[in-house]
Amino acid sequence: MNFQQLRIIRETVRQHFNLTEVANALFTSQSGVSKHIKDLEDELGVELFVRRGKRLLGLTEPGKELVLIVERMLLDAKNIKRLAEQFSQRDEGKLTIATTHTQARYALPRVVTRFKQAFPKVHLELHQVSPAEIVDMLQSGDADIGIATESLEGQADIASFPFYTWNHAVVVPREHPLNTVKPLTLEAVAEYPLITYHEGYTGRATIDNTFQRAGLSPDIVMSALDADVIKTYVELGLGIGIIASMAYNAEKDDALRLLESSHLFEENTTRIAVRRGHYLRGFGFAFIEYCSAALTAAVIRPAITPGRDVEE
Amino acid sequence: MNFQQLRIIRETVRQHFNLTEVANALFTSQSGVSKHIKDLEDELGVELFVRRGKRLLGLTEPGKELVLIVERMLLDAKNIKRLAEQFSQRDEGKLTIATTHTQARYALPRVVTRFKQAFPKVHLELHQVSPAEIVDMLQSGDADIGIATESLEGQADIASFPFYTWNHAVVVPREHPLNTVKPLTLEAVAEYPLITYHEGYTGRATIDNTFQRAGLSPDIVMSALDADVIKTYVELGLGIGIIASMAYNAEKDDALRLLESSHLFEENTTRIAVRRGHYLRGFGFAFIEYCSAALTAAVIRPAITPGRDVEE
DNA sequence: GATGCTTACGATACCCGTAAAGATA
DNA sequence: TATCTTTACGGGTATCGTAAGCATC
Repeated sequence: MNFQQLRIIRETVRQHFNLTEVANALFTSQSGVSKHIKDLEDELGVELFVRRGKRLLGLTEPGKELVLIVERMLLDAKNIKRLAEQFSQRDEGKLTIATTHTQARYALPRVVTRFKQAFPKVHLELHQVSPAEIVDMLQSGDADIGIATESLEGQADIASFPFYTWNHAVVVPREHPLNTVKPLTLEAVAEYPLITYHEGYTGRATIDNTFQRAGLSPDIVMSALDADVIKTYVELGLGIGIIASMAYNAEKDDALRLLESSHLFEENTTRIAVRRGHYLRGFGFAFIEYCSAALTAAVIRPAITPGRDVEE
Repeated sequence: MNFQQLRIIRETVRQHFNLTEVANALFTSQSGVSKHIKDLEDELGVELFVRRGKRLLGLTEPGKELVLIVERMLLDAKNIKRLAEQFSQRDEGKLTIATTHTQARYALPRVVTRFKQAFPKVHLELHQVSPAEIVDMLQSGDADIGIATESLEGQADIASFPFYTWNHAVVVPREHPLNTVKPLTLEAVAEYPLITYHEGYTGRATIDNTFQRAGLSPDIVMSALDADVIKTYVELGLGIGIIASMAYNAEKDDALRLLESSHLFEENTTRIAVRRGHYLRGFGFAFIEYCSAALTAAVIRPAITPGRDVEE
């Protein structure tokens, strides 16, 4: 058993059992891939893959269990490398953040600014993806830290921590009947065509729940991934918008008005997530602490360090 | 990085940084050991060992952290092998139990009998060692299951479960003044020279606590590792004994009398322990269930499977 | 002087990639 | 037929063990 075999097993699952793709992904020959799989199966005395003739179709029962362990081992192998870098180049390296447009645009700028000042030699990669992809990136090890309002809770292998809370708010064109409705009501809002976030983005679920609980079915005429797009179409008069309130800038969004809406929608909590068992560099802990001063390494580390849980 | 290097790192710590011993333990040459260490340090760009000249003295800071990860990886490597065996030879293999004399002699016979009947092809190894050594064997992977009354609780990396509870009791020669003291009191017991278990064995701590709380300092004239030895010397008249009550057999121990003592000493709980992250074979779960019907695989597995703990 | 670590060097085994053959869709 | 996997084979490399050299105790 060697690491190349383990990498091949993992990659075979990721590439949906196409060994040619596996070879490409790992920059090696497919004959070698084929042989490595065979060798490992021989050594273990178990078939790991379900085959029809020569084609691989999926994992056998032992294969499934084995992949779980293999993933953990390769995660640890990567941890060793990060651990070594942590000591050989304390404040150098790469930090990969997976986050959504909303966070990248409105919550993280101050954090990133401070971080770059403190760690000028660290290459910061901000990946702007969907919440579901954030989870994927954390699980595959492609991202060190994930930040989003959705999807991060309820994953057993991912630890998440509250970053900050915020509310949705209604934006309307400068001249709009709703400007005079005070206090604003859900019923009033639901009478106009709505533009808001895609499903799965930036608290969209919260918005849907709010209307549903009120027995309203608003006409959502358009959905977008980010507030900038939403605001653009609200300005064009296609409807009124529901966006995260921090996405409104009184000066720059002069053509729009943000209506006081905190009584209408429930609070959202944006969370910071790290895969359990992922070795975080010192500057990774620093980044999280810059997000929220309460989230020190002393808080984060126990939650992501394996083999440290309590009794029974 | 390869597995041989990882094995060498682990073994170097175990062999107290004597590379010659490491080579012997791993059945390889010490030149290879030396080179592997150097190669890994070069690859990682970090010194893992503290050196004085050519001698290795200990682990550096990164070395300490690395060893933790390495241990986990090698544990997983072994888990893969056990997992494969589980499927290739479902009811064959080896099960290693580390336990104390008392358990091996009085609690386990019925379990072992039943186990051998159900799994005739499994080679059962009963290692009779001290409680502290049980912990070592579990941690090093040399034992699959540990059973003892002492030492198994409070280890973060070991999960333990209650097996059964029992009491200490006083044994005296057939003709002895204490036979007529009813109910028996601690004060009466403390007036005679005592023979009982060594410290760290079979609830000795419980016995000491009991006397101390009563303000008594009995004269323990002799201590032994097991009840058979204790009973022998009680028979010879060297003192009265305090043993686990299940170690008394009315027929075979005809020369002795067991005095009702359950009101004197607090209950002891013998526990079954498995290292967290250790892959237990199907027959391993069966063995535990034969010990106590409440300890099914459904109970044990979640407690020893990593990466399955709850949120935050 | 005995023990222990490193370096040098030759033999071996392993790993990789090319190429050809066979299987599947 | 095009795609994919397996098997065969040769070249290259890494690993291992012996032996010699050197440091530590």
